[in-house]
Amino acid sequence: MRPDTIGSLARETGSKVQTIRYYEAIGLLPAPARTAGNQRVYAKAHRDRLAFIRHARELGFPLDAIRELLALGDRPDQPCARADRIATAHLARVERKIAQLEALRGELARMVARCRRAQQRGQARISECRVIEALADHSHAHCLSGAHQAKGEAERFGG
Amino acid sequence: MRPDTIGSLARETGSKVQTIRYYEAIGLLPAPARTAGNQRVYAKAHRDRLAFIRHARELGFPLDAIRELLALGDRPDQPCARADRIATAHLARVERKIAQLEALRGELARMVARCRRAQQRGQARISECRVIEALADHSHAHCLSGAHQAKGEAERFGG
DNA sequence: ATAGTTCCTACAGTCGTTGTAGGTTCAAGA
DNA sequence: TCTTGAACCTACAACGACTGTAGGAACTAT
Repeated sequence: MRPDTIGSLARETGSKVQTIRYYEAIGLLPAPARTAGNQRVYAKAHRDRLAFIRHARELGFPLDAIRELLALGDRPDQPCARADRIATAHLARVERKIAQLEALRGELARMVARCRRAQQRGQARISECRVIEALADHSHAHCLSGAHQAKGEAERFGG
Repeated sequence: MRPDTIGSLARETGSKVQTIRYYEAIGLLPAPARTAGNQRVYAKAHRDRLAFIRHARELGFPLDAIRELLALGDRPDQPCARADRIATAHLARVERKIAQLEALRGELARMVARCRRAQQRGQARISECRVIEALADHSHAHCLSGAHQAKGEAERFGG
């Protein structure tokens, strides 16, 4: 259990060195001790806290939610209703996002399938391309679901 | 069919004024004519192009892909295999994202359900909270799927 | 001693917008 | 014609959550 450098901590938790320094800069991870040469020295508490953060991030919790969950974890005698609420809210966001992406998947799959069929019939010019056509269709008449027409539906799903 | 100001174009296409100027700045939308007072004046071609961009964005296409699709749309006699490939690649990304989010949904739902049961049994302290506990579990032993352990699985799904 | 790796700070870049500050132009009414 | 107020202009900063880079200092092994 000898103390960690930032590099070994990164390896142990599957983080990047830069990310650990970033978490410290935004106050998510407490500043550790330093060596005489100014290098960070981490104890077990840091490792545990960082593992918590990484795990929560893997589950998609935003850093603000993680900050609150960490604060809750530091008060073991408090009721856990708040933690429940944070996780429930996040679950709801994940479910909304899944529903949005499933609507997009349907529309994309339809576009691609029609383009494929056209290509197989030999109509493989852009001028008849179903993909381009569908995107250019200002009326959105080809959209069965209409799901993506709600404002900003697909924004920032990244990846 | 009189020419549009940037504001009316924004209303017609469901964009924001800033976003239209941004598309012009990055070369996605051609610079329109200007009035004597330096205000933008848009023609129908701009409106069509912007509608195309917005529709593609609603489907989650990144701007680089949209740039390429627009370029393809400007060459109607080219084969549409490239457009097919762009859309297919995007569909694959959407499907990967859905699979990731479904794994997260499962894990979150399990966490929340266990926390709920504990609360109903009256063990509503943070110290026994299943949410906090699951996140703190460095071993990830509670994770059935293991899906989110692959690198950066849940990154940037935003929203 | 020296070479190579890891560490340090500070800052810019990513993506697709959105917001702000500070000023100019336009359309309508008095 | 003048005035109000909305819409427009440029330029730049902020968002979230990192990631990358530059330029240097400090460890570790030989």
